[in-house]
Amino acid sequence: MPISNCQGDGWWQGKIQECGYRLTAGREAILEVLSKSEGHLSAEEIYMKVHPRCPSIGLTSVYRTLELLAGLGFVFKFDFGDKRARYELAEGPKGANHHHHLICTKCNRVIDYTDFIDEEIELLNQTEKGLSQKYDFKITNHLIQFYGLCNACNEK
Amino acid sequence: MPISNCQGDGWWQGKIQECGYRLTAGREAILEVLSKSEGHLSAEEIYMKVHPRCPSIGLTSVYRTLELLAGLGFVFKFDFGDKRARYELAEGPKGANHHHHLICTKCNRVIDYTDFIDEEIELLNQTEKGLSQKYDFKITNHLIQFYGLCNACNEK
DNA sequence: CTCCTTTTGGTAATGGTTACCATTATCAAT
DNA sequence: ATTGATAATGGTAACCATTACCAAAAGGAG
Repeated sequence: MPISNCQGDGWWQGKIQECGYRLTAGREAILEVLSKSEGHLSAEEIYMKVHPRCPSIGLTSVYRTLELLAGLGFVFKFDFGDKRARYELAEGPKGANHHHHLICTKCNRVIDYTDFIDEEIELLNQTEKGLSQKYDFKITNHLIQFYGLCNACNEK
Repeated sequence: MPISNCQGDGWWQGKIQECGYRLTAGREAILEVLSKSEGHLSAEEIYMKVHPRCPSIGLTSVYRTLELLAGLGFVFKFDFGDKRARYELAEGPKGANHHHHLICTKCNRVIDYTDFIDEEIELLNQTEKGLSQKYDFKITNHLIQFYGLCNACNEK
């Protein structure tokens, strides 16, 4: 029973417009690319993928849109140690997709994992609560990453 | 009973040389600056602080040394969202000083905290063990950061 | 249609970091 | 000491992802 995604493709339309921004062709194309690609895309990779659908778009607009979406919390911006920023959609319409990263410091390979996520989130929530109070700091986000050597790099 | 630190200032000498590297004046000066400054220094800030003691040193050598030290695990390299990398000594001779960061996304202020560190480390160790096995990944390091608004920025 | 604001694309600039290379320092063996 | 091989250094130029800038285009309100 393949659940068609036809009408759901634009779940972000409302979100964007609620915030007082316009849902332009470029922005929609970028969101679509993000939602259909497995994460970790750089700005230029996104630009390349968006271009066929939206040939008039410029790299500048890609950066601008990504910054906008990151500011709204729709997109996370990561630094995996190669020089370019990496972007991924925060989560799908169901709120799923939450994961953390294993990063190889030799080859920059990135592995997503969802194991242990529940325990991590549980602890993080407690920690956030405590830190918020003690330091009068409004926490909106967190970052957890593990660094090391992937199996390929470790064998050398 | 002030414990003199005179002989301890060079606790890293052995470490560096054990790894087959020379303890040059520049490297020592950089390590000294790092150990005497409260963390979060950029390469250029380190360069400025090292310069009086070691006027001949070049910015290139600062970058080179920091990369070397980071590779050896003596120094952590962070990205706090301003464009420059930030460096801090991994830990003092006692192994103390371990902390995580609260980062304000408006003004880039960074707060170190050590609260909850024990629980975090406990969980992280478990997680690391599990992930190492499942993904055949040799974990050497981790990064935890919380993002949000500091009290000053939150009031606006 | 007209006014005003938002959004856009192209180009030039920015700036932290790195590549490069000739020079110098260091250590071991003679 | 002298040599020779290797490690380390400093200055400069290049790199390159990202941003600033600006004039043009698109969209909505009246």
